[in-house]
Amino acid sequence: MEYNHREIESRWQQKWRDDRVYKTEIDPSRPKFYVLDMFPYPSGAGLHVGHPLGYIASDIYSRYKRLRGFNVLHPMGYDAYGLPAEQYAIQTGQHPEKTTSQNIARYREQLDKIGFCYDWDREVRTCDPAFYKWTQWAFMKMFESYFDTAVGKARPIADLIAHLDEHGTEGLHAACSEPLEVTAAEWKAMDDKQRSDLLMNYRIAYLGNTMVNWCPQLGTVLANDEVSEGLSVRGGYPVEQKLMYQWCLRVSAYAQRLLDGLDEVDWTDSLKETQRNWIGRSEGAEIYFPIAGRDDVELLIFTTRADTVFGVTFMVLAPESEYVDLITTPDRRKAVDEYLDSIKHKTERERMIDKKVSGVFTGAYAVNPLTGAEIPVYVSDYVLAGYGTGAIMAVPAHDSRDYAFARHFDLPIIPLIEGADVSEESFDAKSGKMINSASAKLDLNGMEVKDAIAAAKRYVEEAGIGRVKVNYRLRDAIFSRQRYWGEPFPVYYKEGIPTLMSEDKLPLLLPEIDKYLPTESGEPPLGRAKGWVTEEGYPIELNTMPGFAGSSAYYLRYMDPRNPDALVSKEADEYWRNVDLYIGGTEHATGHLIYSRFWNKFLYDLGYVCEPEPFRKLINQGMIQGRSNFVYRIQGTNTFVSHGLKDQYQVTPIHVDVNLVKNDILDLDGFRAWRPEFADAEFILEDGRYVCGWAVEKMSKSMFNVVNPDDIVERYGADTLRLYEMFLGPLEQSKPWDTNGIDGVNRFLKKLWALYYKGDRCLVDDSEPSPEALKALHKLIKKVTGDIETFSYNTSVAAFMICVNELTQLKCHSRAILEYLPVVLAPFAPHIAEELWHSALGHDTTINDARWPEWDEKYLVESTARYAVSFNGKARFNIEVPADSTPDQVQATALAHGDSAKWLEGKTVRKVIVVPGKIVNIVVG
RNA sequence: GCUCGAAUGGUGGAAUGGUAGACACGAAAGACUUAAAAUCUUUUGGUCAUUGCGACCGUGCGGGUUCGAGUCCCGCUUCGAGCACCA
Repeated sequence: MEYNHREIESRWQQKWRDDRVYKTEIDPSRPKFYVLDMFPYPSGAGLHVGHPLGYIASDIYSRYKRLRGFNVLHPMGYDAYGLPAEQYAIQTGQHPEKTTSQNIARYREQLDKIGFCYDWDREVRTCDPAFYKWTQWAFMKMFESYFDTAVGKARPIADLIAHLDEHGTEGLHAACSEPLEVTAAEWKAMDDKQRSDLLMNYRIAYLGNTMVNWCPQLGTVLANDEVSEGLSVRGGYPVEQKLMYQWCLRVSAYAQRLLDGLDEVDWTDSLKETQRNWIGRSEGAEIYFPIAGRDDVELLIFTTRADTVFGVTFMVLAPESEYVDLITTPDRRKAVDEYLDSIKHKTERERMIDKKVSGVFTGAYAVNPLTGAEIPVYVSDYVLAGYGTGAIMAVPAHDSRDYAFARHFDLPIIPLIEGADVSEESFDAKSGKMINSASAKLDLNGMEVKDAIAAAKRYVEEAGIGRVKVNYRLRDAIFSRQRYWGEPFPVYYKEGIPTLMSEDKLPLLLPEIDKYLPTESGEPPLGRAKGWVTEEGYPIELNTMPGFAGSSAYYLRYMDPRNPDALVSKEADEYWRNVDLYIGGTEHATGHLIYSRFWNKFLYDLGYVCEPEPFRKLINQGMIQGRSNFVYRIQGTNTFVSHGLKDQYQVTPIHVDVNLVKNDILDLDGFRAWRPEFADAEFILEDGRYVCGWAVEKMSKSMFNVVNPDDIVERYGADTLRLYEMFLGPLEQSKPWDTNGIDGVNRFLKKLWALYYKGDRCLVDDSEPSPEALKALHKLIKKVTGDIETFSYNTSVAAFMICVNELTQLKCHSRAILEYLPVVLAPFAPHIAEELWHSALGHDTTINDARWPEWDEKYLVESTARYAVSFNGKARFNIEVPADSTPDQVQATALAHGDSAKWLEGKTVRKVIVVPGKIVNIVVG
């Protein structure tokens, strides 16, 4: 029989499914290994060939680890809540659940065809009540917790209440929205509503008035990572800043631990760097600046350059700063209000695009705490309200933004660093010697900037004019979405007080509604739900949770997916612990991967999970881009000219469906049939063929460059697809999908088959393998073993090809060799490996039960060895000798060579040291 | 602007500091075939030479370390990614 991929692959996929070959259970007798893919959002378009890249890579690793004797957890599921299904629902009235489950069915069908070894019994869907019960549960735990900054971890809110009862806020170390001072007596005197409001200031999941990214077109709030350059990531609609009362998660409390945790995980430097940027730790100082003529108000500013206090020539407040109202003088009130008004009408995007300097003087003067100089206080939108204290000291000589502002308003610029030329631009570098920086209180002159910063900070603390402070760019996550298709909050409002439902009410099911739109009064879609009240008649929260809620702990649920009593049992958690290998795209670097780590750390603090980091090793697979093809229409005609001849005509390039093109050669009849307007197309050919042009673009329908994996599987088989995707290039690199080379991989599988079968005749025999064949085999085992550990899958595929070519040349059909090939190939091309294992070699178990072979160096001996020859330890030249040379022979060759090169002329050889395979050291005198 | 990464044939890409270009695609020539497809064999970095041979040049640019550099160091150029009025 010939290699028939259709028959082989469907048969084995059926067998794996029927026998539950990949079902995984806890097994303390074997070491565990947890391999996870970032689960997909099941979109209506289905999978394209780019999606399986990471899945194939993780599948290879999983199968390899199994063959190595590990108990491998390799699950798959769906991130099923999301905006596209909801928008489709708005357009069609169809319940998003319906489209979602249809899409999931389609995804499953496509995934199955590729032959993955997932344990499908562990599948999860974020929109499944049995799953989102635990999303809601985690939210409740966060509501009932606060972050103790003294011990740096989450604690039950009851502990905080106990502290308030006893001491008020005195001695309380808790992450909060704003610092409060309350005595125990005041706390006790509060009514329920006041207490609730006060506790909100500390809860990890809290309701707060925060500036949010509001997207009017989507009708919802977005998280920072869902906004890029003032536009929504999904849809690209403008986003504006708006003050809203929203659920938030106090992610910022975990900023330092999220930063420190990066040292514990095995991720790429670039990804860690992206997270460090996003967390944005900066060390600096907060300093008080008194206001001249006022003793009721002082400006508190944050700076990383405490050393530049002597160069402060003005102060700037963010437009939203509370200070603005407090210090604006009556005569400037009108001008300030006008300025604030003009800012308000601008969206975030307009503010960003508009780089023009703008601002207004408040009329107030601040006093420099070191020099006593009085300096004007301005308001400007280049200062952000949400970072630091919303107020800055401006040092135009050494900050480019302050410099631009100073130039515009003609304010003085005092250079503080020797040799800095500030006539054209500011000198922002943190290096050089300080000048102009001395007063009776502090003298920094002559110091290096680094030392000056430290000295200034020390002074600020000692003199009590401020404090050393670390700021983070990372903000709390906004957790409310004004949408339907998400997890409902298990919260109701009792006399206006947000109150948790009891745990036995979980899961709180998403109610049915008539339309998936906001209500007429502007409430979120859940405002349409009938009977959306508790048994006592209290209204239930109308917002739903954001997309990242369901994806933040799904990796834990896979460990124990059907447990009705816990997110994950102690037993399952302590066995599977955390993800050993996580594969997914970089696009989640600042979203999912931050939120998951936060979520995990929170659960860790409460003792529900045993590992502080969820993902031990993380690989980012590259994006597969589209490779578009073009035909060239001669202008004003319906004649198309081949790529090589197009320069002779006036042509318009037109995208052509890549499925009509093979190796850049156009299928002419297919093209004519493609669209009515091309039915009577004429062609100018070169060498009898029409050659298309090509370009690398994003894979998308509009470019006609989407390649469906089903088509590849149908034509070449899943094994070819798997091998080819790996062969395309390094896993982590982005690369265009290019079908041009796929024949080579397919040919390899046919050649492999031909080692075992000629027609129907099985060629495997019991002959003694030749040394060459043994060498080819052991070279392969060694190479592939090393490659899998380093994810160099592309070179592994090449190694398979070399080995099979060598065995073919040697006409080797020895069982002693062929026995091992399917085992090392199984991770990459499991179907053909199973078939050969079973049919050609006669094993009656699946290859899953085989053991990974070890290579033996003795078969790999090279014929020549290279030595570097050195004189008195300094290497001079190289020699090559037969590999089996004795040290004496090596020595003789080295001396002869050295003699002829005149290195030994007039010298006495005292000693010769031969290091096997490396170096010959000749000691001369 | 800051941070990280990359640059090797016509193409995708290989090379623990040790023969650069593995493997594959594409291309060229040949075998088989009525023909095509499939398959097989050979050639394929450049230049010059050539029907025995070879020679020189070659890993973005300029330096350096080394007996020896695609690989390590310094300085650039270009491209990609992330962050960005974050004080």
